[in-house]
Amino acid sequence: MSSFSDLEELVGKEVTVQLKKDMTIRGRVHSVDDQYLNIKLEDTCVVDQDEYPHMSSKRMKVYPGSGGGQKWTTLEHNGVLFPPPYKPHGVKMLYNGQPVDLTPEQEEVATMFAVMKDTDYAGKQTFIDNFFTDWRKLLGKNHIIKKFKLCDFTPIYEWHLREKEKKKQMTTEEKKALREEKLKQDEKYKWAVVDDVKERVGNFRVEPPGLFKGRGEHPKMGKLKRRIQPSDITINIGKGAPVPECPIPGERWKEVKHDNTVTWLAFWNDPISQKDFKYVFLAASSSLKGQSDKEKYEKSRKLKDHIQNIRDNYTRDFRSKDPTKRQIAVATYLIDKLALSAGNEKDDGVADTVGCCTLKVDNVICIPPNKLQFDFTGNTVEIEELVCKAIEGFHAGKKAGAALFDKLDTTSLNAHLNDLMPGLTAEAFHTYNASITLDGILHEETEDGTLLEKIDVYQRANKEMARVNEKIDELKGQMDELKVDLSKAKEGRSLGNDKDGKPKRNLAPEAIEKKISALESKIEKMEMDKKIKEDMKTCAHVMPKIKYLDPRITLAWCKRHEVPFEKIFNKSLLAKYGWAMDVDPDFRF
DNA sequence: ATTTCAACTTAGCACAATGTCT
DNA sequence: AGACATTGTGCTAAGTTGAAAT
Repeated sequence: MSSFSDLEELVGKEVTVQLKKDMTIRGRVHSVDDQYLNIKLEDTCVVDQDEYPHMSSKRMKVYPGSGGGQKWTTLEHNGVLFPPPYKPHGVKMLYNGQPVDLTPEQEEVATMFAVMKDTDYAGKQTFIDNFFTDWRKLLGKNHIIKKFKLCDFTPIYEWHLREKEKKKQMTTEEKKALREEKLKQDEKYKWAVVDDVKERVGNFRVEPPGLFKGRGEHPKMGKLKRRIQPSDITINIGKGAPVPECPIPGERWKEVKHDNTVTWLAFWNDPISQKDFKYVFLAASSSLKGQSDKEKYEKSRKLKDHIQNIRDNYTRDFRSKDPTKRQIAVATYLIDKLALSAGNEKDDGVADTVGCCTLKVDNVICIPPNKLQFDFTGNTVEIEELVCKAIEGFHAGKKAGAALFDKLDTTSLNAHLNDLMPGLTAEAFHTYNASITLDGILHEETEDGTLLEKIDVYQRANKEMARVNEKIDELKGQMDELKVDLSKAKEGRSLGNDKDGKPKRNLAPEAIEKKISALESKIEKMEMDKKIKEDMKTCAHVMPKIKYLDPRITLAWCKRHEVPFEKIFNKSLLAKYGWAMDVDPDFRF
């Protein structure tokens, strides 16, 4: 069972469905109910009522692509590739000015920290504290290193710079040799054979040890992510297939499973968050991934038949008397119109980000009659007046930090979405809106072959915008500095030091004024440039959402206009979209 | 009914590869 | 050829969600 479009063909046919690892049922497909197969079971077929209490033993609903299903029949692969063991460099760091002896293990972690000197992390207290705590565990109680303040990692940092330089200085041949060496090593792990088809493996490399780099103000940043051993890793492989040999002598895998209801080839527990898993999956080009990608788009296409109804409904409920209904209506609207994510509750101990259900009253500011401002992005968006009113209402009587949607969580929101259309999720809205827009654009402007060229131009323009803005900001910064200099110079004071700490040349006020006017005209020119570019970004906003665009829309366009696929998609996207290549030229999303 | 788990998918960054200009 | 800009790729953190466990 693969995609929904195939389901109709199954009506009346005998099917065998694997529900979970060691449990299959057999029966005749009675009908197709939206995404479900209604299967009339054989008389001999008994469904364990304990395991499936909601299903009668005569009929069964099966949702393809979700829990009910075998993912493969045979699976062969070679396991995972471990990072090479640590090679000590022997460069001594200083403590209180004195060189210190470190064991290779201790040196490894010191080096992890040392090489991060020129990143933002190196200056963050949380990062330093977490690193130092974990490192001291390795140093032991009686080690002379006690205070971070007395540590000087520069000798190691400088060694790292020298190594980097050495690498840069390598000849093209040397670099090529190194690359080929690596390729040769990877070859063994790169492939898996799934149901007799050779498929690429995605991430066969085990994550190397390092200091945890969480995004945002992550409380665990800097903690030591320890080295993963074979005894940490669970392998999943076909029953008859040879179990990959453990590459480290004297060690063995934690466990070997033969579970064909999942797609992972291996996993280990994340050392930073023991309850989380790190999986090894097949690459995006594999048919398993392609299938689920296709299902995602098919689900979103279904939204087309429901969207009018859904929008009518939530628009009506903006003024509902029932506050829960009102919140659901507004939440659905935000997801639909602003592509807001669902927003799950998160554990303590991770950086805070927001989605729809985790919005706090202080995250959004209403600007009547029809604008909304988000504090985390600073963006202001236009919304419907009724929504603005409703959100104002949700604010009423709540303290800062209170949930905006107090009657809502992801579970109830998802349940509601499921009522609107089986299988509907927040993400489906994003996919639907992005894809239907692109579909519209590509069918609208067909007079000449320049449309995609336009898109290309737009895309470039969009990226350039960001840079122009940065440049303008930078110039303005320089301007401020010059103005300060000017006033100092006029008073005959010294200009002080520049940002590298070197003293500035003391210039005459006239010279500074000249500089300022030059800068002024430069900024002016840039602003002009920006304006021109702004005019061009009409349809640019669709392209960056590549993950939400059904590739069949673009591929069908290519076929209609005789544009080679390679012009539009790069190599990896072409591989990823293999499942969509045979699309009908007249395909409509 | 509510919480937790397991399995995926997506996001976002850093660096490598490639392209373009001088 | 070297410098700079752009694009591609790999890596891994983070978000989502159906199902299982309380």
